Amino acid sequence: MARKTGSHSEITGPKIKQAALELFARHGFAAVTMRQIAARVGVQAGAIYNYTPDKQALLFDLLHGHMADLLTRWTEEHVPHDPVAALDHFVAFHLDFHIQRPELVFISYMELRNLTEENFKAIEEKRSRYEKIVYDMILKGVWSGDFQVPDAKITSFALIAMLTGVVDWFREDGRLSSDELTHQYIALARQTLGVN
Amino acid sequence: MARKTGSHSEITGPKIKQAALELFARHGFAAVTMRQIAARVGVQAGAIYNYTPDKQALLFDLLHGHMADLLTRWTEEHVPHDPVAALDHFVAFHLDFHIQRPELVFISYMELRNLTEENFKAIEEKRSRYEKIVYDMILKGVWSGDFQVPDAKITSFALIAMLTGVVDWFREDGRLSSDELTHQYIALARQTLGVN
DNA sequence: GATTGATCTGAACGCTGGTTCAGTTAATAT
DNA sequence: ATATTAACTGAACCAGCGTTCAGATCAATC
Repeated sequence: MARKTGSHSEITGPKIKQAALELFARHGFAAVTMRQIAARVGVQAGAIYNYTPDKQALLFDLLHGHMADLLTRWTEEHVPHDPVAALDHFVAFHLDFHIQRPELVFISYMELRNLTEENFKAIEEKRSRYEKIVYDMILKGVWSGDFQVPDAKITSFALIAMLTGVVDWFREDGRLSSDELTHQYIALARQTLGVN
Repeated sequence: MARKTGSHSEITGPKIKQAALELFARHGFAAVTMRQIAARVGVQAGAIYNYTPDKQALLFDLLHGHMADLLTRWTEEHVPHDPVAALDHFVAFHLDFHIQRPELVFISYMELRNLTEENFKAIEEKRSRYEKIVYDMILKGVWSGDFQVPDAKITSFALIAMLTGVVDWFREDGRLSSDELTHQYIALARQTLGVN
């Protein structure tokens, strides 16, 4: 080896991912060109292919990394046994995680159609795993009598939609701090789940 | 006039809009070609330009028509004065309207980025008008003491997100009929708004 | 300071995109 | 029958696409 392995690639690689993320989020996957991504990194389009086999892989890596990250982090959380405390914990976790990466959340919903079938299935599987976590959490609260909901499955979808929808309007420099936001949504989520 | 005005255009025009809608929803605006739309209508690509100045206008007409339709229909509704009854009425209206046009709902959220700035503003203005309707409805219930919410503005966003999210998973031939769905969501919405 | 190989350039490849338009078709009016 | 014209075809235009690759560059090694 003449040059330390990845001497520049350690910089350029992440820069490409970041540039792709920002551009995909702003203009949409299909509307973004490899040359635009390259220009943002300060490199020619051909250089990108040292880091990714093609444009599709660029998208998939972003989405897959996002879902893997979400699941891993939830695994690392210490979730209380009490259903209401667990709900509060989940709301805080979900809001915090999603607010910190609005672009990833956006393209993870938006660009699923632009994945190949195989890649789509891989993402879908992880998404289902996460939805099951929420569903199970709600079921536990219903069994214990802490929650009262019309339908656990519907409620799990409604809760996720309600929480994730925050990224559409929340701004760090807006009227609410993220702490206030979390408190408001904990109260709202409790009401939605019919906590006494 | 030698030929009755619009003898074919009365058929081809709507067909183009419908084909564009379906294809935009499935593959995304940027990924759909004029030739694909034309093929679906059974016509050559050039013929589309008898009905629309360009691809952008095709998208804008769909989104603008959708929002105009939404606002017009709500105006035509007879909304009860009682805040809780008004909420129930709104939930039923919103679900019904959105479930009936999942593709339009989808692209109205998805393809905003592909509008020119001018066209975007026109849609945004209508969207704000609708959000204000919900916000005002919640405020009235808060003033009357029928609703108890942590924050009226947040709750209005959360309610809309929760309801609109339904189009992501609801299927006419699924576990729930649209009537059952409506009843479940009316109950859920009441809980979310803290109805006693 | 010569060698090496990871990194990048710059130009090219074949292809497809939106859009245009001269010309064809066919339904109506006279 | 003929004239008229809305509706459409089919081919072309050119800009831009993702991707490839021979060669240039240059930091680390010997």
